[in-house]
Amino acid sequence: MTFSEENYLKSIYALQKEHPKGVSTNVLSKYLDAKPASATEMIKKLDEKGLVHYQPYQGVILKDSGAVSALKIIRKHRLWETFLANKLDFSWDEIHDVAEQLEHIKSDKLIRELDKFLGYPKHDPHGDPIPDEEGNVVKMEKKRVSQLNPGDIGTCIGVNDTSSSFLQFLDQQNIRLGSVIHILSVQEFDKSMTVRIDDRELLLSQIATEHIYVRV
Amino acid sequence: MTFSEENYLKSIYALQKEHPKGVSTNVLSKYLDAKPASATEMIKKLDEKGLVHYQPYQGVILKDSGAVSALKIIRKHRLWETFLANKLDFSWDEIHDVAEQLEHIKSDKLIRELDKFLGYPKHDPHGDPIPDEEGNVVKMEKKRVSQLNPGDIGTCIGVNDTSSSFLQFLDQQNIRLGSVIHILSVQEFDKSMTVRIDDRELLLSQIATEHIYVRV
DNA sequence: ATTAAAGTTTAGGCAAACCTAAAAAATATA
DNA sequence: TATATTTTTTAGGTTTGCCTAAACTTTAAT
Repeated sequence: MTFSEENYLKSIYALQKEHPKGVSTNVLSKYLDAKPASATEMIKKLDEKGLVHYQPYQGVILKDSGAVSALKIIRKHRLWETFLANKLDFSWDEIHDVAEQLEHIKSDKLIRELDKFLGYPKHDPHGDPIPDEEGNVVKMEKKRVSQLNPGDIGTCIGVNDTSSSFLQFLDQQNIRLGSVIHILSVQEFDKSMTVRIDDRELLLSQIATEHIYVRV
Repeated sequence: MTFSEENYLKSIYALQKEHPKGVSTNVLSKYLDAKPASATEMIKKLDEKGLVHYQPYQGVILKDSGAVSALKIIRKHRLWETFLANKLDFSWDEIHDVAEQLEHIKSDKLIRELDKFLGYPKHDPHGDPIPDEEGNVVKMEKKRVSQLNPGDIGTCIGVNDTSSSFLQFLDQQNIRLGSVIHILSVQEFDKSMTVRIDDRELLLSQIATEHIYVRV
């Protein structure tokens, strides 16, 4: 499988969550920073190889074999991200581009050994699950903080709003990926929540709790 | 620089030791398992980029800029080999092919961090010196086992033959970097040597003694 | 329902890196 | 020295993956 085929499969896999009835040529090409004509071409090639189901003008869906291939690449990507973040001094925003290259290295042994070296991690530094060798993924339940109840505990795995004002707010409050959030109480009238993070209690507005994703 | 350009530069660098007055198209293409016509094409391209000096029918030589580029790739190759052998459970004969892929990953930070992670190693698992960031290599005085005499003692620092059959042989005989080799006797008729390594006596053929480098 | 806009495909090109086959140059041999 | 052999280059072709521009579908809007 070529570098490019791998990138298309991985992209289709990622886009399928948002486009379950078919990933359009346009969406796919924008995601990959290519022209629609190029996407059409590659989709047809992957269809001939039996990795995707494609009907002209109707978008593309992964077949089982294609999904397994995609998950193997995702496994590699996430293991390399874990390596870069945990063993080398890479920060959160630097790991993606390098992992994007490393994921295409072809060696089953390398990935098995890397997995062992990292201690068989279940999640990458972003909190996404790492598929096993057969491509099985532990479905992670991703919830908004607003969906939790008093007594629940969640680990921050992402946000829904990338505006700088929101990210600055998170920074000020010391809320980051991996932060463990204990739900203490919910105000009835405005749905604001009192939570504990790192032994500090703070109040989150409903708007805030709806924009923070946690793994429970 | 493309994957292929990097491979050609690295190969020319390696072949220049044996062919100091110019690496021929034929030699280069055989080394890279390609056809002479392909080599000619690439050599012309590298010449246009100012990385090599090329005169038709006279072979090719690296310019300074080409040598620096080659040494940067060699640095990456050797650091990755060190990683595979020291941090993951790769044996001597398995590391080359994977490092051949990893050496093309483009990220200065990755190599700096990898170097740090490995503890700034001076030599790779084969005993070859690892160039620094500017491409400087420490030349080391090394002898072949075949150049030693009975009574001499050498410490294994590298090999001359990276074929997997040879590396497997070394593995089986428990000969590795740092192994101390005592020369016991030399057979007159076939130049084979009886040596002691780790309290075991064994017989090395002339071919073997010529492919093992030691520091005396 | 018809037209306009948006999205998709087809057709034809381009660059990289490989190839084969034939021509040209260098080297070896009689 | 003349010829034969080997080596190298040139010329033209292939595949992969990208592109633009034009044609064709689908969807949205009047």
